[in-house]
Amino acid sequence: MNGYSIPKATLGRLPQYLQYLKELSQANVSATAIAKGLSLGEVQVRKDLAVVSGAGKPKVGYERAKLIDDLERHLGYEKYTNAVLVGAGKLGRALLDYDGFEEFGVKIVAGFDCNDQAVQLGKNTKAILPIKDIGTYCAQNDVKLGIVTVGQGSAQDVCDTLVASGIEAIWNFAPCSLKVPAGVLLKQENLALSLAHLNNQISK
Amino acid sequence: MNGYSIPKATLGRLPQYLQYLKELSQANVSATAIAKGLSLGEVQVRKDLAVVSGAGKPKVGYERAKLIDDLERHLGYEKYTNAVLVGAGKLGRALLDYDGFEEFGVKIVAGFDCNDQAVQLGKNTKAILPIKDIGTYCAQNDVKLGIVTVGQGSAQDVCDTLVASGIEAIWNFAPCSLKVPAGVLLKQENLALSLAHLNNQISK
DNA sequence: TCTTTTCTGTTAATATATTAACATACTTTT
DNA sequence: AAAAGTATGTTAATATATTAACAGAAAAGA
Repeated sequence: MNGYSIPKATLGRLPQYLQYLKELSQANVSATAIAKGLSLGEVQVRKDLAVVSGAGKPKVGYERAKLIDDLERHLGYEKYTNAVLVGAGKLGRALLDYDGFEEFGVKIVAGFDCNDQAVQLGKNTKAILPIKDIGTYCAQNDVKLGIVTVGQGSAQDVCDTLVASGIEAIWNFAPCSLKVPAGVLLKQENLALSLAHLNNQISK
Repeated sequence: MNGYSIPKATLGRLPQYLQYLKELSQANVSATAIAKGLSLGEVQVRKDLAVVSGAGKPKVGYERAKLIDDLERHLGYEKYTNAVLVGAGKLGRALLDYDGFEEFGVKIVAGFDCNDQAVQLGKNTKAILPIKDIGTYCAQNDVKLGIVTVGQGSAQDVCDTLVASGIEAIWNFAPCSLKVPAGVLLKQENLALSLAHLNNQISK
């Protein structure tokens, strides 16, 4: 009913296509192959691709590079976003060190922790700064996204701080529902629940 | 069309309800309140709850404890599953140390790494064992689930090893699609893609 | 050049999910 | 004890998503 938008179900599958395509090396890929590779219906794949990209060639398939390009554009990955991470526990530091995010348009520019002393990390040498500086830091570095990897107890506080710092979106790893004002996006990541869901399907 | 099963869309929301309910402390909760708390339609909440649980009381709502119970049962959380984790990098160790999984029926009993020497961890004192022992370990400890937190290069190898060890399900954090035989469940966790999806929605 | 094969892309049919509308039941208050 | 208010639960209407069926188009081979 929306003038022109991508169906929600389709949007949810786009990342899968993108990831799959990036693993391949051939120049052309057929919807049939993608469908088989991802265990989806081949008509569904074609429909999805039709939404984001141009036509494919019969007997040949789609041009892989162009498809990746179109997918990335539709997912908005070309637009770079600066992010900060709060909570330098093991998970937080794992994410800080992980360099796979930049590929998808997000750059974690700094970590913060309530622990006052600034720590320099090994591999990527991203500093961990005291949380009191977060407001000015975000303002100065055009930070739009905040990643929360603190415990449940302080998550809402951190969230509020981030919001006050002008953050537009929050990615929360703490196992609790955060409250954010209307204009702020919130993505809840609950690893335990993901796992639980998988557990549920085992030997069902 | 299925004799008697939970609608997929509903199943996907059950974890949300569960998480939300666990945060509360009151004895009774109304569907209206849940709907508001999770930004869902209140009719939808009622329909979902109707699938998994008994009736609620008008003017009062649902009995929170019973609801949690029913949700957990329907999600199969009461059935405990032993898991092993392969790849003791930062992310791997973060997951090993995280004690929130047990609450959802999954117990990570050991970590494995190609690094030969067994390491003892601090907090939860879970050992990290050499990967060559994984086969016998899994057999002896009734391990059904494998968590893969190694790099992209060795993910498929590790996956194959796990499958050979009799694992029934795999939770993969490596950013690549793994191939598993028909009987084995695979859940792909791609943190970068989650983040990308969020990034896409920013200032759209 | 013609036929066969393997893809695409569209249209129609089915299934699933969401939303809206309403009638009913339990508490509380007066 | 009656009335008001608040939730429930069901039925029907709408929207969305998936699947199936088919017609056309480029490449490959005869």
